[in-house]
Amino acid sequence: MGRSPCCDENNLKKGPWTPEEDQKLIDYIQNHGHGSWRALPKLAGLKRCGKSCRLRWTNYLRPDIKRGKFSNEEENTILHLHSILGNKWSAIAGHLPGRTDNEIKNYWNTHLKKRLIQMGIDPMTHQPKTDIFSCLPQLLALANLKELLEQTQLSQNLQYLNLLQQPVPALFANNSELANALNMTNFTPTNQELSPYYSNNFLKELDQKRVEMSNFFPVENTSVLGGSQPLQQQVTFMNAQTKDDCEVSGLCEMGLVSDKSPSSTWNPLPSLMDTSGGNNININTNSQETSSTTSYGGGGGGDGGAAAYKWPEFLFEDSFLDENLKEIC
DNA sequence: AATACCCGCAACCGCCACTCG
DNA sequence: GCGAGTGGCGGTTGCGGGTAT
Repeated sequence: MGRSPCCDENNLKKGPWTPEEDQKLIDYIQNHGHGSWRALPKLAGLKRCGKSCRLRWTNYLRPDIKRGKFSNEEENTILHLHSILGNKWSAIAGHLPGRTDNEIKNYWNTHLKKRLIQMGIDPMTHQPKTDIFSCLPQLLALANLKELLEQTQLSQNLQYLNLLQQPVPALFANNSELANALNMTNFTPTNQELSPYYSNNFLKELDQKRVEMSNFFPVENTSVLGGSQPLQQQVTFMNAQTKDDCEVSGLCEMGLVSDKSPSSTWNPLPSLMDTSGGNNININTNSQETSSTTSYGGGGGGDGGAAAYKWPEFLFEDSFLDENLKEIC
């Protein structure tokens, strides 16, 4: 409407009310009622705007105003009504006799809102928050847990990292089937030169992801070859059944395979994700197995029946997976 | 003891809805 | 139907007291 604020008029006082002003306002309203708020200040001898008088009366001077701390019942009422009405302070105040909308609003902003946030509840929706900041304490706890696991498994991880740092061609040395599955057009089993393999974009990215992955996860838990089967099953796929067979990859040095252990008895490494269903997080360390296990996604464990387990999409871009792994996964 | 910082609350501001001429 | 006047509401500000450094 373009109306100027009533307090813009000259000689009108702003700021805190003095006891004398309060008394003038009380006396006038008790004798005459407030009538027109706009006309009241002049009639009451106050140099205030009508709006200021109304606010002072309704929020502070009104005789039925209740002072003091909010009771538990009042708090619960506010919380309940706010979950229904939102920031409709006057409507909420209508259910709390003696409390003003301004007082309830202030109490909400200074106490209840903060308390809900600390409890991880969104003060606007009254639902548990799901954004990353509200989950920060849990994330920090998980980070600490990860650090603990890494410390306890450090030696094993370092051993496995040695494997991961072997040249990719060495891992694929006698495995033309896997190479074909990985769509390596230039794969030549007898060729020990690096260049033909690394000329393939997939292997380049594979190597890069392998390094990235080793920074984030206990390395023995990851299947860097990108197939649907855990790494040890893929190593089995290379026919590395004896110590001699696996020397090329360093598996025996790591203690991941014994001299006599046939491929079928290798304990498969746990996969990262169980795509067969379930969404619980299960962290399992089993000293009976060749390596400790950390599995995200329930079930699985380390029993070798890992066909339903996949992890690559956890680390690779979708487009990359679509391009290179659709035949495998 | 002095200063900085934090917090609670009273008061202000701007907008909106309603009433009335 | 329109516009001015008014009351009411919600968001924001800033002061003053309390607390920490």
